[in-house]
Amino acid sequence: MLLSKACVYGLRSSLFLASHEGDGYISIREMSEKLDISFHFLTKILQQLTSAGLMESHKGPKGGVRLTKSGSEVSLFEIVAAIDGTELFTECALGLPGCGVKKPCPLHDKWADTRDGIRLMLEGTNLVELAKKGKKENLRITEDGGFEWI
Amino acid sequence: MLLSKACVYGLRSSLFLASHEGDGYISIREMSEKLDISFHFLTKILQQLTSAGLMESHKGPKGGVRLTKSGSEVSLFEIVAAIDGTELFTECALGLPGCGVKKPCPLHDKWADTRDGIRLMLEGTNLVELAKKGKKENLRITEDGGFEWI
DNA sequence: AAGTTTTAAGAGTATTTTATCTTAATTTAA
DNA sequence: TTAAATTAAGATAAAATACTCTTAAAACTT
Repeated sequence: MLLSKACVYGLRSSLFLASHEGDGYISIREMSEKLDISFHFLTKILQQLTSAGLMESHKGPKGGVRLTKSGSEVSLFEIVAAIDGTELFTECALGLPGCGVKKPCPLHDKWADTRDGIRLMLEGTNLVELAKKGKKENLRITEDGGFEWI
Repeated sequence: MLLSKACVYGLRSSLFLASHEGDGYISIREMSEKLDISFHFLTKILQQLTSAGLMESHKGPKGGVRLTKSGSEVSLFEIVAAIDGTELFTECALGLPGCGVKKPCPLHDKWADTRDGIRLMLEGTNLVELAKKGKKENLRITEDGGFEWI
């Protein structure tokens, strides 16, 4: 799998938040139910995004989480980097530590290009863009399609 | 990680075999030592490649494994598909089962392109090509660089 | 101030991946 | 025909990932 489950859940909930921009804090419980993600697991994932500075949280009634900046300024890359780290974008396809221009493996050049393709796609896509597309075309971000864009 | 450890080891040993084309069966013990991979683990990985038809094995003294066809006809994609499966090349970036043209997620189009980039790179690269490059430019396929192309 | 709602944090469990160990089966060679 | 070399296969162990549960801390409401 390219991205960990935690990362995928992080992306889905980030899209959720981007589609609720201006609605203040959204409770994790609500998101976990609408996105069909284990509440406690999602809590931990969002804690990572919060400590990475991408979200801010608030305790108590009317608490929850929200994006710290506009979703149009948050790229998918930022979410992925905060949860799965950037190893995917620097690592060697053959798993050799320190593989790079100076000390490459036979696959380095080709893989570096491919890897950059993934990175550029993620960097060039922001949350609001996807949320708008999802809403406009009524696309799903949950398995059962139970999620409704608002 | 893009590829599992097993897959990476499978690729490294496939490159080894491609650089030994025509030398008959190569013992797994020898490969495990030269590539610094756990012998038993490598054995299981090569069993997968054997049952996938990419390699053939022979027991007893002078036994080992060898490629069933010329390494120039074996793409990296075939090795990856035999060990990690093709899920990576069909799966949804948001982890939604059945995501595709008919029932896409908001990221589907962009990810499908990126995914194809990975696939094309792997399909367009064969074992001998890499082994030759590795030998010519003296590139490493082990962590410590202890491996020597012959 | 008390009770309720909510996130935070840590411990615990389950599953998958990675790796090891042991025994069996096969093949060669003396 | 016996011994040694080698892959095959199954059981076990360790580590990483994916979740779950419990308790604590904070903030709002009355």
